Amino acid sequence: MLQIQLIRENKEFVIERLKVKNFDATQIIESIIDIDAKRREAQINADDLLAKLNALAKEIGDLFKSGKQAEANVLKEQVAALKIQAKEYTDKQDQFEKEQQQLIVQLPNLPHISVPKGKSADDNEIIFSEGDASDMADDALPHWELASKYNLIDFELGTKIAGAGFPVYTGKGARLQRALINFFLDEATANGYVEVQPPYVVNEASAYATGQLPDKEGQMYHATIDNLYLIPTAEVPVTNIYRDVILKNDDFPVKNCAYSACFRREAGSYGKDVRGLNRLHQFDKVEIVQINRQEDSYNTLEGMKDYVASVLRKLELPFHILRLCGGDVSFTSALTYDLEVYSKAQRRWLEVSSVSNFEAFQANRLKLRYKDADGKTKLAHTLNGSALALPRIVAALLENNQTPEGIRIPKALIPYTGFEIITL
RNA sequence: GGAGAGAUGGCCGAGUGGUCGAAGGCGCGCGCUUGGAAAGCGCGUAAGCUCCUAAAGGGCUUCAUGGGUUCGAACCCCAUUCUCUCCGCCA
Repeated sequence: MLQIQLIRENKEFVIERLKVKNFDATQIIESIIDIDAKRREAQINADDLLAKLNALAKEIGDLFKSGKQAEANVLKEQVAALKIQAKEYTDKQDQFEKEQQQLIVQLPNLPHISVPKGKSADDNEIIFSEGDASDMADDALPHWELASKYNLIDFELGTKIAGAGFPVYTGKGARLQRALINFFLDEATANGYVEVQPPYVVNEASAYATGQLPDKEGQMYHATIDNLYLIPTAEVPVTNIYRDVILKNDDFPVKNCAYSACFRREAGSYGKDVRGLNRLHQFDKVEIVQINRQEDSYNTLEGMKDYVASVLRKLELPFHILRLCGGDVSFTSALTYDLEVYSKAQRRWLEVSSVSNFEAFQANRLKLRYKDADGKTKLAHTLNGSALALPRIVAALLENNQTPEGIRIPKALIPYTGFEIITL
């Protein structure tokens, strides 16, 4: 959520920046500023009347105490009329506040100055590439065929138990999952991230604070009896640790990592995008979250991006890094890097991580603040990224490492799997 | 699931109709003291909105949340949420 002062004081700037996200904010912002003026006017009137009422109440109390009942009763008459007036203004104030809030939440975050213009994923900027992203021979198998050939994943069994998109990992497939989770957590911990194990369900307040509600309600599984939502990512519970918190200036940087299962309804997905492990309703992910001072957040973002790249390097996967264009960067993000690995049998790039700086956009809803060196209270900047999401990593590992002898495990992972190769 | 108790500032905790944005303590900050530290002493220490060009200062709101009673509510009434204790069930 953008801050009202920013909108009020830099109207043209906000409109210009949002054009990069292909969002025409002119109308909404005009309305917001109009309502803002009315809201403040109502508050001035309401505050004035309430101040009078408070003073009268005090006076009446004093009169009663000194036994001047008659005079007190005269004042009581005055109070009645003032109360009605005051109520009028406070109601107006509440109403305008709500209207204003409703409009402000429709505005996306301002994109960072480095975000390229563009309409869709095709306009994203490739800023870095590494590794051999050549295609495999035509007879190379896609991961879903490898998974069944080597008995690693049973998609049909998952369909029987829960439904499509809920795979069952078996034997070395299950072991590979566990190995990756532990490997990712160990890497993150070695890089200073403090591990947390959050709940896999969140209440309404938490889902609202990180922006899943109200707009993405249909994307989450909802346990209606208890009004809890299954988390679509560990970002939600982990970030909510810091809801309504005022950090000290020397608490920074806050670094957390968390493994969780992630649940997404993915309503409306279809075709080759959902084949095999490409898109699931339940998947595993290690998430990294950082909170930092406003002036430090872009250094932090670079560090997180480089960290994720270092993990992909250890897995010996070819990858590239995209700077998302205005049309592809998410509603809440100011700047996002996507990291994609090349899956050589499918012959396509798969997004395995998205690293974003939300600046103060999330913090404003979270009410996550800090006292800076001068003792001033400011909104903190929040950042997060996947490090990493498992399914597409597994897809690329299986496809890229297939050999006539079996599927080779990258060196860094062998201590975790306990085997070097997956054979028939 | 049944019965009971409770929710107050960063934390503990007092407060049952006005003198309460809230005693006292802890913590934190600044200063005095000290060779240095600890102890001790003194002062300060909530957030949001708003008025004011800014600072200084003022006003309003906030004692779980939402309503109500009253001239006046942390305190009385109603509803909701959450927490704890005991019983039951249970990994």
